[in-house]
Amino acid sequence: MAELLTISAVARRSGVATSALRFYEEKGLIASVRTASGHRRYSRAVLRRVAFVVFAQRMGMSLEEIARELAKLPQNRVPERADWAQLSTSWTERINQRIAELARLRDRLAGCIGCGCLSLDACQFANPADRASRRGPGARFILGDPTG
Amino acid sequence: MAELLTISAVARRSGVATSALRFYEEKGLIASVRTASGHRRYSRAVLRRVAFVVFAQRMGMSLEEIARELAKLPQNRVPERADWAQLSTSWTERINQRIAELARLRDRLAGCIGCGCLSLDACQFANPADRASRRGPGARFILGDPTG
DNA sequence: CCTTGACTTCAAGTTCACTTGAACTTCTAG
DNA sequence: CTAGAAGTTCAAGTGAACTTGAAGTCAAGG
Repeated sequence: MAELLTISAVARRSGVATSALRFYEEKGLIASVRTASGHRRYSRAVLRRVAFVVFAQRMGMSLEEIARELAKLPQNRVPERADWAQLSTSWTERINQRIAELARLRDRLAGCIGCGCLSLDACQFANPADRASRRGPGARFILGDPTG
Repeated sequence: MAELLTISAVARRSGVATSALRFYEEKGLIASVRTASGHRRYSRAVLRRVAFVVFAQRMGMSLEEIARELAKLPQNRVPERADWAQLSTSWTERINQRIAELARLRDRLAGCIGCGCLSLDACQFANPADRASRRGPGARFILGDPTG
């Protein structure tokens, strides 16, 4: 009944390479059934999951974090409207926070860097408590040294 | 006259590890002078450059892109108020664009993923022409396949 | 039947942004 | 003067997110 997609069909429709799809499956982000001969078949629902992965990456999340988010969707039944809606709600908030952070950074950019003063020493524009950033271990904080 | 900072002082004040500072120098993002014995000494201005690097990374830029941006600052004279101001202006726009993109994504998240319909096939919420994203080669686009 | 293309697994390679370690030198405080 | 903290270079290691290659299987058209 539900028409299943081949890996290349999913790749074509999502813009994600087949190698990446296999990699995502290995990481538990998506799932497939197999044909008798061992070929992967995907339900249409996988397109939504992949879309979510792509989107969340754009938000700066690691695959591991994304996997945790996706784990909130029911594994053994078809996710319903309500499931996605809940995820989408919490994500709307997440995006709003990110937007607020960027706005804050923008304003501080003008204040700290733009002015040419030395206030960077005294300015915290990315404080340690506030790092949603997962981009490697660099870039911890930029603020005046706490000890003077 | 201008008091120079040791690498550990810069690390402490910027929150960036000494190894990262050396790495940045190797990549041409920052510069140092050397003492007679070969130790690095940094001008205070380097704090601003490092802050900029940290910030730009938070915006999702690669070090290579950041290096290109920093190259717009004068290499052989102390960057002036106006230099930073110009960079900051173009960056304000960049941030605004990113914010707009996120807002767009947020709205589409509700429309495409949130509703539970199959509209993802027909929906482009991250089109190919529009990828400021540099996070690896994955995640090209999510849109209906162009050929049908 | 045969070729061609899509698929499979598994191991190894790649890029980015650093970190770590080894081996050594230099600076600073007692 | 000496211990130890801080600095140096250079090579190699790390983790994330994939990609690529090898070697082979499966499916569809002529």
